[in-house]
Amino acid sequence: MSDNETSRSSNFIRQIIDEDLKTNKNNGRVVTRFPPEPNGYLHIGHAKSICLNFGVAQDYTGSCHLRFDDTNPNKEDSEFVQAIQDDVRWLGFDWGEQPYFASDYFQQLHDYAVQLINMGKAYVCDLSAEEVREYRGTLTEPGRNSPFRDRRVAENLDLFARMRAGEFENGTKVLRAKIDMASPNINLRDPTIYRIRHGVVHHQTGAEWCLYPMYDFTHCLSDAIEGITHSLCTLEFEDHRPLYDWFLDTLGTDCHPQQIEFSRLSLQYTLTSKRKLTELVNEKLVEGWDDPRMPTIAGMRRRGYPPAAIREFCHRIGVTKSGNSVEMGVLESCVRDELNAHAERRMAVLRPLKVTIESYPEGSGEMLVVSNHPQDESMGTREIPFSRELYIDRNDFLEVAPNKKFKRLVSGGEVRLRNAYVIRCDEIIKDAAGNIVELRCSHDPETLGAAPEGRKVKGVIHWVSAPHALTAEVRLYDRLFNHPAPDASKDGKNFREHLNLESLEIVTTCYLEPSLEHAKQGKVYQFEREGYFCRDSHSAEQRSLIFNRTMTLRDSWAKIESANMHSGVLGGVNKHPRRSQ
RNA sequence: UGGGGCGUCGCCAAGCGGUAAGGCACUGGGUUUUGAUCUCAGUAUGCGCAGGUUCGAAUCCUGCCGCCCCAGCCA
Repeated sequence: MSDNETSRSSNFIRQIIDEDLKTNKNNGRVVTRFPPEPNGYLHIGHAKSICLNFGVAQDYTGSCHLRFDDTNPNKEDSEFVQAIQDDVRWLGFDWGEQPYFASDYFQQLHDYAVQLINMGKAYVCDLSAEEVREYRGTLTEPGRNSPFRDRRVAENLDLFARMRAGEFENGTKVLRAKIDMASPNINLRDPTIYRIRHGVVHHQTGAEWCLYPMYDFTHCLSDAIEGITHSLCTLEFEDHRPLYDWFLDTLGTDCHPQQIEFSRLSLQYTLTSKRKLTELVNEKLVEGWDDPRMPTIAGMRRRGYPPAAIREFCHRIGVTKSGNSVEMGVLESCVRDELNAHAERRMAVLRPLKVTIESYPEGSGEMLVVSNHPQDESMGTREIPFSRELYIDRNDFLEVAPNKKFKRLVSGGEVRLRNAYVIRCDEIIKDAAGNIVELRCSHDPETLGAAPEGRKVKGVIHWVSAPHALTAEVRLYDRLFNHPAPDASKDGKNFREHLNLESLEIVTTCYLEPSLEHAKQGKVYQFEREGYFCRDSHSAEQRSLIFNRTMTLRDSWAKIESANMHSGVLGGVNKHPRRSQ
């Protein structure tokens, strides 16, 4: 991580920490934690939390624990435990010696529960789930005490021991904290802290327990056990803070971390709901958790987003308590900035149109030395073959220029071949149906690395040498949803109805310059004038060459063009206008 | 209509009583063998609304309005 990436952001949480440090509140220590439940893959919303928690720890020379909040074995899986670690590491963060697991504390948690019972602050309740709900009251009416609320301590102790011993069926009994059934805060109306779960194998503890603690009880105590100083979570837990404090105060733990809430990220045109992302995966609406269209960290990795771009994004959006809805453009800008600076340039033709340079001697060719980055010499050079037969992109040729601004190749016109010669289109070859199948051109041999004499050629287009070209499949991605808030649209539609059916376009016959033959999976290149692409990390081994488009280039021409189309100034020139994702 | 939050430019977001930072987006100019990059300039007499306190208010007070979250044996 670069230096300028750290130590610069400030937000209300850092202000609180600054104040705590000033008053020596935790003896100058800063310990945070990132506590995912291993029931799915991490997404961009988690990235915000990861950057916040690990970033704070880094900048205050503290530490950040990666702790799995694994108290619900019904939904969790070790596949997720592994994936989460891979993702956090890839994002660039280090959790030190080992990850933590809430399940490591099951025995301690159990003992704390017994302590609560002994204090008369918890009781075993025989009400069914439905009865518990009825007794809880509503938002505007207080709840009623459970008939089991006043069981004697000895009886509670006995019952709880037998719950643990497996004597009772699922759902027949729970352990509840005895707080206040009339509290205006529903979370304080004797919340359940332990439930019975027979017959599930926990990914960490196996079949050791048939009793599992609930989040509110587990989280604060896990934080206290680990000596966390600042427990950062999202806004929906604000109502739970009194409970967080109640358990720690009641049990008198030595350590009492401070819970601070911030608003969760909402990114337009996508989802950050783990439940819904799971649905997309399980119902095969996408290829998997790492589908390049997914807002998951694994998906963005496969797509080619650099980790530094994601960190920069998290920095740019900030941390506050206000509701937000961040535009995709911010993420895209971060990805482009990072890739523009670090991606090597290459040439690739996505929609090939054959070009023959008739003035170029038949059977000959030459190697041109071109730079890998126009602004960064340290990235070196490479050689690309030039020959008599080339491919250019169909979108770079038009028989007649639609307007004075068009500066690509037209019949009888000239254009610069990027890194090579200026050519002129002399003849158009069409098939029986009238489709253009080839261009016959001539080149100006004096224009290699030199401006043409006596005229100016404005356009520059990319190309590849036909006999040397590599054939590849290219996958073009667009946004997964066509509604800015697929999750919360007011039109009554389910988020699945907002899926963009054109989010993936596969172009099967693309031609690449030869240097791309051994492109490493995941390394992102800029295909000049097309965008950023990386070799797919799944299929690169078994299939030939498959590239994912990470991101388009900013395209002010497409913008002008679509504006013109809407105002009727010119017809459709580009059948495939570039669109940012 | 209970409780907890939030409202500063199209979207994020600084600001913490001294006269509205910055980023993204957008618009216009320059450079350019990527219509990319880079670069210059422009964009809130206004901070949800209405009162009040003050020499001075986005910042303090009062009252409204709007939006979000909470009734899992999920986290």
